[in-house]
Amino acid sequence: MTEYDVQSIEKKWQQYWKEHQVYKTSIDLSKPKYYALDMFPYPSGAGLHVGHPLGYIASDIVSRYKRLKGYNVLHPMGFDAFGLPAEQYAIDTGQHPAITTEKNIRRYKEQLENIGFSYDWSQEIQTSAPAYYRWTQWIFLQLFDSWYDRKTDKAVPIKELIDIFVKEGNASVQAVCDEDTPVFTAEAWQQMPEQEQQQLLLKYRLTYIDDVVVNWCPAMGTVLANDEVKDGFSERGGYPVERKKMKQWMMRITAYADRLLEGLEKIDWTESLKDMQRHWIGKSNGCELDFAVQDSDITLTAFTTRPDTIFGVTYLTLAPEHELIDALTTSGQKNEVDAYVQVAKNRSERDRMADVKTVSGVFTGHYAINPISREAIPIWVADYVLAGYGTGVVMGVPSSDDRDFRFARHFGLPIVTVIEGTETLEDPTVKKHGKMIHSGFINGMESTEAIQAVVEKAEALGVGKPKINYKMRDAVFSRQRYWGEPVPVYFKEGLPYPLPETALPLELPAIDEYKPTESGEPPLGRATDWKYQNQYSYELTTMPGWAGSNWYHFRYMDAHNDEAFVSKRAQSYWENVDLYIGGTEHATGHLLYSRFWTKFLYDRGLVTVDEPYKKLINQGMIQGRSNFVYRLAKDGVYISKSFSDRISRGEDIIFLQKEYRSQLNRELNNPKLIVNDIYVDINLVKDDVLNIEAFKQWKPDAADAEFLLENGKYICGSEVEKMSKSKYNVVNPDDVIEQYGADTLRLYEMFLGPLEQFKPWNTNGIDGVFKFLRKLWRLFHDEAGNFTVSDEPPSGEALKVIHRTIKKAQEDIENYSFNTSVSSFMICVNELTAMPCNNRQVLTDLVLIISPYAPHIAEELWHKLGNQDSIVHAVFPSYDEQYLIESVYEYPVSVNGKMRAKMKFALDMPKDDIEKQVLASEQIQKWTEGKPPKRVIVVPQKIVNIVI
RNA sequence: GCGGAUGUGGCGAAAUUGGUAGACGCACUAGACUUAGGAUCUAGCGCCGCAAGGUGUGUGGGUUCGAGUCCCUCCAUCCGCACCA
Repeated sequence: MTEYDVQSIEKKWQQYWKEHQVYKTSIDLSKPKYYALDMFPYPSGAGLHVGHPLGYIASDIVSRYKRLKGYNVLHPMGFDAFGLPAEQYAIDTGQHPAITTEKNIRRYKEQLENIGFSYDWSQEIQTSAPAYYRWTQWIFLQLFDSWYDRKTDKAVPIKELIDIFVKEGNASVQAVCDEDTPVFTAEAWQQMPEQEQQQLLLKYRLTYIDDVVVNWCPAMGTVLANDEVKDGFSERGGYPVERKKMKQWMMRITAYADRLLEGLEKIDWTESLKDMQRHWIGKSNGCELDFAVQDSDITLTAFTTRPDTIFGVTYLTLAPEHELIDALTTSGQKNEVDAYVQVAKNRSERDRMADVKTVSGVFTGHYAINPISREAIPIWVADYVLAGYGTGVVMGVPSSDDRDFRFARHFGLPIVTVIEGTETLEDPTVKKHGKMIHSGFINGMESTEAIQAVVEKAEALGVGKPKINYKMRDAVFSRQRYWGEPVPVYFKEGLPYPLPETALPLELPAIDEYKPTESGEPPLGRATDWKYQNQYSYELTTMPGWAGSNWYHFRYMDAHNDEAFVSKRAQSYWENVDLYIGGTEHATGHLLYSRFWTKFLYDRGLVTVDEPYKKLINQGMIQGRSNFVYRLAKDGVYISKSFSDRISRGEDIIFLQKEYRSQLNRELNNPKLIVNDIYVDINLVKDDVLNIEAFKQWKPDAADAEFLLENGKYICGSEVEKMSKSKYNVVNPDDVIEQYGADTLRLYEMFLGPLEQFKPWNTNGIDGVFKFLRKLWRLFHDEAGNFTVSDEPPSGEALKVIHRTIKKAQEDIENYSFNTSVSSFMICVNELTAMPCNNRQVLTDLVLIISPYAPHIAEELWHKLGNQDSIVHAVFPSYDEQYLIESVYEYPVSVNGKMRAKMKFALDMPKDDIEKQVLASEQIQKWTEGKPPKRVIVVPQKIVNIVI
């Protein structure tokens, strides 16, 4: 082998690593641990594209680096194998989703192996494997078996709750539970029939069944979690979603709202991601105030964060879904209110969001009494009030809330200003804090002070109390789907009971079809004998996609354990993830739920950490670049880009008519120009020029089509967007590897720019990276291609170069700045080539520091250098400061801040001497025109600045 | 509307505490070697200018001997949230 033969080198070492199990990891108490994790992929039918490995490459570089630094590194990979596409495919073809999934996983693994990752495949997991989901079910049972005690602020076994009930009822219990939980005594509890007891316990359990309004997606036949719905459409598939009340399994994540919030302080995530979670949790501190309704015994409770503005309340508003609306409507207003409520209810979530600006509402005819000022205010119904947040009742303060302001102005309701300085303003809501006015006993107080005073007063009068609200809801945990984890419960007299642990895993039954049943039940309704002990029905829904990924970070530590979800020993050694890399799209889904489950497991003493991921990096997506062809709708003629551009600019069609005559020898058929943009496979396009022959073969119905060219070429349109099969813009890493090799792909993806940044895939610079590897190879080989390194002592210059690069490589990896590292390798190789230097010690260091990025070529050179064992077991070289210190330094000299000259000085020369020497220089005299300087600033090793 | 970011050559991008802006790579130009080259090597390459020089990090201002970097204003783009009381 004389030249750098990528393919054989890479295949050889991938084979070697596999055979020697080089990356197999086990607990080693003699070494510090490091856990680097990637967000595992869902194995889709389209295979990996070049965007997927971006984060994987980064974490692989860190893993390899940490190994060389003496850490025991856990770097696993697995598959998020439950999911909709496989199920959809099953519905369409009748093939069991497990088969599709298995096939896709095999392809993914093959692709991953081609890139040369240092995964320990012995710890691979698949969430759809019964041996795995057995433990997902087991954790579900632990949640079912727990309640949240506010006194100790942690999850506790339900048995302890029962003990309390037996002894003292529930009056003293401070638990997170359903709002409608009644108070009962020990006696009452003891006399309750078992069924009623179970019913009550469900109100406390951390997983429970409830009738809730859910996001129902009719097209998919399932419910979706809030974070799976975007703008009224499903995140996956983009189908419309409606609100519907259904019986569902729920996760009481709200119990952890505060701890999920506080925990953010101690983890190293980006501020923007933490903010997303904070907003999602949406904690707001405020109070509830009771408004008595005039001529009625009804009291309406409103939630507010600004009780200080109580004297500015001029009306009360209810959500259209509020259950007391009927009782609160006078006969005179009944028709109007009914009509309004009807319209508001029928409006889809999406419509309601679409026109936020439109003000609408209706007066009920009743009045309420302000609990503090005792004034009577009208009660309205308006759809800007949400039933799901707070109490569904809002106290309208037009002078300090802009929605209330808009509403009041629209309906001519009075506006009372309560903040000093807002009285004369056109829009008083712009100033939200200040001294209180027109506000009775709180006049003159600052808002913050007034808030406190009003709450105290309300409490004293018995008309209010402090209250904390969260936007976050309990998570819906049911999916009306087949391809997910079965819920490990059975039903007896309508109530759920947990399966005993010995019955786990509860495996998915075989069914003949994967669609919902005719009666609208989930697919599991088709299973025969889907019963516990042949008599009690199992649950028909399955768990959502995120169930398995909530805790997978623990399973990798001990993937084959069938005694526990993870052994204590393994978990306490590996603790949690040191570096987690993945996309930002999971901000309020996976990343939140996973924290929730980890905290729960911690509470129950099952793990030793209460956060799953210490450090999180969100890698930016690599987007694709799609190409389009433009087809005239009626004529069927494909027109080149500039024609389409002119049509879309609305220019006249004479130009097109002319092209028709000259190129096609006929007139335009259809003067109404409708242009269809059609995606075209990017492999048929080079530099936006379409290969027409290839296109005709690819799209048979275009075989006889005519093309209108510009300058003899057909130019395609382009757009940067997400890579997807349907856009024909997917770049397969295998193709890149075939052409350039895995090392080039790895280096190039890092070289492309900062990891966090979004960027389109383009191969413009990939040659440069490839050339770099070839130059590296040539450093070790003479012109005949023979391996040759010298054992002469290295030159000082070479040592400087290599030590500088070692330092840079180390710092860059530790700062996750991979792109600049690649540049510094290039500089290093260029300089060593120019010297030239083929010293063994220098080259050995070079190979080592490059090895995390380009492991294949590094391994090859490592062995050529005479090493027997894999480079993985080597030690990262350390740099020596003495080689980095220059003895002479070139100072830029500036006059009045303007760079004028460069002068060399000995590094250890005192500042005064430098100053003297500079001022004595003839050249500088010229610049300063001989004037004596006001100041001379010498910044050691930076600059000399003369101010005149 | 609110929150978070980001604006630097033809392009991807660098730039420790404020200290020679544009490292490195691509593209481009010229040259060398070659039967050839989509190979390799050498040199050049922000903009204006023959040059000296001037000018230059989205806009306008400020602090400083000195600002891509710090402070204020505005503009643009991207992401997230969105009637949350």
